[in-house]
Amino acid sequence: MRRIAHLDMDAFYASVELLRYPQLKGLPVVIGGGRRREDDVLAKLREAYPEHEWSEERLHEIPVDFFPRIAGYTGRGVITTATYAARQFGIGSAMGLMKAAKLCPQAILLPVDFDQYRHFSREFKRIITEIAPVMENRGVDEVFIDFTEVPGGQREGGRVLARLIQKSIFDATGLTCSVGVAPNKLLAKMASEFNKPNGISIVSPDDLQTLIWPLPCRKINGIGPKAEAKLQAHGIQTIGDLAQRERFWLMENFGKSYGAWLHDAALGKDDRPVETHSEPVSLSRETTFERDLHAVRDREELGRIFTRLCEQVASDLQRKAYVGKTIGIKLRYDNFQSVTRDHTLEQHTDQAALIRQTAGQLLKRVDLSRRIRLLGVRVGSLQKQGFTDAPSEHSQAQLWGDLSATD
DNA sequence: TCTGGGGTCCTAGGACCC
DNA sequence: TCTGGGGTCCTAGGACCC
Repeated sequence: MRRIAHLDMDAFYASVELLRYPQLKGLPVVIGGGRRREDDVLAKLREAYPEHEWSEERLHEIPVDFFPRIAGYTGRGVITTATYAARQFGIGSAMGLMKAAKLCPQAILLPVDFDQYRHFSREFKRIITEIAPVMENRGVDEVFIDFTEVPGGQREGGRVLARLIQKSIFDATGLTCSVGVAPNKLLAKMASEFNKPNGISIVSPDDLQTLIWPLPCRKINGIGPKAEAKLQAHGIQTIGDLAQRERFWLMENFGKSYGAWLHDAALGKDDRPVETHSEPVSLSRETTFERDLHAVRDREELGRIFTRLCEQVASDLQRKAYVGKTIGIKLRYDNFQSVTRDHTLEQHTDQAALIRQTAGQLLKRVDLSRRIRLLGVRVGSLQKQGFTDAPSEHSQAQLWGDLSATD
């Protein structure tokens, strides 16, 4: 039988921060907000105590009182992760920081440090693949692992191997994770939530009715807030309720494809393989402004931001060696409504000037009379660099010239 | 006091082609 | 004068996930 594991790092960002600042253990800590230079704890520290030679090695000596509190936070940031101590106050990820400040003003607020998280992400994934090579990435802090062919992967339903991986990760990094093992990805993903933090749970097909069916439908990966509301409107609360419905009825009410998938999911059926490789489909950069901007009144500022986004996407493409030919823009208005426009070029590109020029044309096709809170630039239809029709450096240089002449 | 940033996949209509 | 039917690509929006 297939043995698939889902491994989920426990409060990953917050736990990585606690490795640097162990003095914060047990305290409510939230990570999030802007990435302004002045948010950096070490920078503040150097400023406040210039007589000390503060370095990365001495971060644990920073007194707790020194850390910034969330109270009085103003701005549009949201929480990326909260420690378990902070979650006691009802704080959770994606919550606005200003709301969190009300719930727990004494919580410590740390800025996000993606370089640090990426480092630990690579580290725990390296440890996993040394033990079990068939691993699928699901973002920085989650993976699927195929235990089926791993020696010992079937012992105690996978518990022995899960324990070995947990211990290896902890010994090397000091981080804990939760693991669920089941016959497929769908059930493994649910299982990894059963015993958090630092837990292991094994789900077998026999457990479907006792462990899975009592859960709310929302626990299925792929049922979000919209689908949940619609299911509830039909009197379907639990996965068990969903399993009682006829496949045909679900297909009529939720669409042929989604309905059939809902039915399979409720019965614990899922035969997707663990994918060890994937190619990106698109790359994008977007930013929410500190205050809403107006296309006319804030023309210059908007133009600078727009150009910077194009340059960032282009540099991302070049660094990762991709070229794309569908250029897209995204706007979010002050009422949170989003619009997108895109255009497919004749040839693939990774050049900021061409992206900027195309995106500029797209901008003319949206309503610019309303206030804007977010602007984004995307490049899709990607191909690996070197197998394409990308134009020469010469024509790109000409384009830059044209652009600066007209802009 | 509203609601980040980076993605994937699906749907649906229209253009265009054979 | 009377409207077929696939297939593919493009575009816009939206649901969902981490």
